[in-house]
Amino acid sequence: MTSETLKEIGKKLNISRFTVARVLKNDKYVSKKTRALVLKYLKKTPYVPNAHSTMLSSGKVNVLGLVFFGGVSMLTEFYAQETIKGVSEAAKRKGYQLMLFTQDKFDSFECLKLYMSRLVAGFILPSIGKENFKYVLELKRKKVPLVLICSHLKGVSSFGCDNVVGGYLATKYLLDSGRKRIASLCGHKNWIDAADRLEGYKKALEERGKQLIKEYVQHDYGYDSYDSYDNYEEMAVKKLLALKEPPDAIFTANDKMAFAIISLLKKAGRNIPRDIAVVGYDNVPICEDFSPSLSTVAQPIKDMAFAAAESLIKIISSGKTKDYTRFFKPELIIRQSA
Amino acid sequence: MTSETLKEIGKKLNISRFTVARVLKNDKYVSKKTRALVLKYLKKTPYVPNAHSTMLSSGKVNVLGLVFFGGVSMLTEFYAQETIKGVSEAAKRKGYQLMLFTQDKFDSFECLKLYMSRLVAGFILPSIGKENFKYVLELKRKKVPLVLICSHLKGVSSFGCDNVVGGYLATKYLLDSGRKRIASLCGHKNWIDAADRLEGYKKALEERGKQLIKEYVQHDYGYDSYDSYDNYEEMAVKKLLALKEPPDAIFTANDKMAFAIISLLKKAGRNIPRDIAVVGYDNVPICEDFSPSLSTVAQPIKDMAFAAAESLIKIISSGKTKDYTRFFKPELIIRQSA
DNA sequence: TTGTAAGCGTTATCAG
DNA sequence: CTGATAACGCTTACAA
Repeated sequence: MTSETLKEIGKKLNISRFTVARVLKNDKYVSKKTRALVLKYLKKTPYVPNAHSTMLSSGKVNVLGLVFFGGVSMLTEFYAQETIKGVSEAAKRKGYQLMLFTQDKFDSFECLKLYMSRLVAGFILPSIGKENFKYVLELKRKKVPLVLICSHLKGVSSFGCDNVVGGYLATKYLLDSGRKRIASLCGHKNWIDAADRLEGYKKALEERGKQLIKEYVQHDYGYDSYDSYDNYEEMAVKKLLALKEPPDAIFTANDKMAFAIISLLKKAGRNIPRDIAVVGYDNVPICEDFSPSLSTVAQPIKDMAFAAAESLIKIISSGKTKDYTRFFKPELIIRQSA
Repeated sequence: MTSETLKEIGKKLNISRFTVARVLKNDKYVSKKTRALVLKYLKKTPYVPNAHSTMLSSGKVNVLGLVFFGGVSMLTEFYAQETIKGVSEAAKRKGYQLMLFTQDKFDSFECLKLYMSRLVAGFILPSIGKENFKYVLELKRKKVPLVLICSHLKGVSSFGCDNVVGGYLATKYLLDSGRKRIASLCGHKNWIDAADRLEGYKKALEERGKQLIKEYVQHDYGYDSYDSYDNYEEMAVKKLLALKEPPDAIFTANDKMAFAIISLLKKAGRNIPRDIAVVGYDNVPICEDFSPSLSTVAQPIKDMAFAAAESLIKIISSGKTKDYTRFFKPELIIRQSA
């Protein structure tokens, strides 16, 4: 079933399509009689305008593009789900539609083409890494409306959460609860969020006058930031436990790693949190039911995504690229694991 | 930056826009010289056609609609993520775009409007419950191309996984491994998949000549199928443990419930799997790292979604509503919890 | 108050 | 080979 066109409706009612359009627009220059005639007809046969026609003639596109990269598997990440939720809500509230794209690596040229084809009016780009900043700036230079989530780039509206503070909070808590030897699994070095979390970790140690012990900081040397070693956690745990002074606490840059190492530590006969405390990052839903339930740092990703989408809509509809950058605060959530 | 139009390009090169269009289409009726001229220009200034214009004049819409309902929170479900992955891949492979919609409850009228507006060429509808079948059929009657995932409706291309078999496999395994008193948490009674899983459970019991014990079957009496009681698992565990003969195994209709009850059972001093074995359903990623790691039934949701999207594309491009229904097989995955 | 004309950027068809 | 004409369905501005 496809909607009738204005022309067809007009023909049926023996008036011009423009008059029908006027009634639809609530234009006051329509006689009562004609208006009544049209409204009566529309009640029976709802009219739905052709969106492409509208976009073409008005030049306005009410579709937001949300781009995930790192392959479709990225969609399993908690932040991706929360991002979709926040963006969906904002879009719906403002009458925008959401188009979802997945790319293996961030492909700014593809984004540019999507924008030039007018399929989307702008982009929400979550978790752009440093290595892609130059491409984002290039898009911006080409006047493509865009906003960032979970990363911060000067000159582009960014909606991030302070990862340094997050890492600091987690580490400080571990220190406050009496832990002496705190290790960190901080993932791949190109992962900018993790680098900031590590910086917060360092800051907390420094504040207590504690020396940073190199062996306690376990990086992932996988191929690239989207593709870690399969057995990164396994290797890290092995190395840490083999140390002369193994850690009595571990802070991981995300919950997934935390679950993995808890599982491994248990197998190695360690009790969590008695022998080793663990704090994760993200607050994914399963934290609650895991055993021990996972202490972690929560980020308001959904709110960030909502704010980002709202701002993008403002940029699109105003045509001005004002900077709406806003930082959100992470929150430490204490459970059993630390 | 917005693409030049054919007209603009034509004007710059002193030829008509139609000739430019011909070069783009690789039409053979273009002189070598003209073609070279145009191609040279296009190399420098890539041309991207206006998608709305193309859709309007061609009448073809290369956008698939994927609709989730149960509110945005549904997006956190594992099946939603896998569905998005599968659909994304199929769409990309066939040159289609993906538009994502979230509705609180399935709203067939909104779907109809989206289709009539030509924003999307058809729909992929995951996990449609019985109560909505009539609306789906109504859409079909109105010639809206659509396919279903994770549910089966006669007359509509459906891509489901046999839940009866899944429930049967899980229960049979528990029986085979010596469990005598098997309970089931089967969620809300409007949840059709869970009802089938329960049927498989019953079938396995029956096959062994075992009586179905009513108290062992714990339903969720939450408000509706999308909104369970907050403390459903808690209540269920309490009731089961209070029985004169408490169960020595529990089969849950999804992994989430399994995690929750394992956590509760541990708190109540039970050892899993020694005292009580648990089998879940879904095989979400955390099954592996949970402790004990969770035995469960896996469904190839991503493959189902891929097949569904592919079929939808066939239906759209052929204009014929052939039935591509296909059933997938669940797989029992044994880990520590049972 | 209503109808007309022009334009949005394509595609398809026809004439030259 | 190339250009012109019409059509897709709507919006905006102008004329009656």
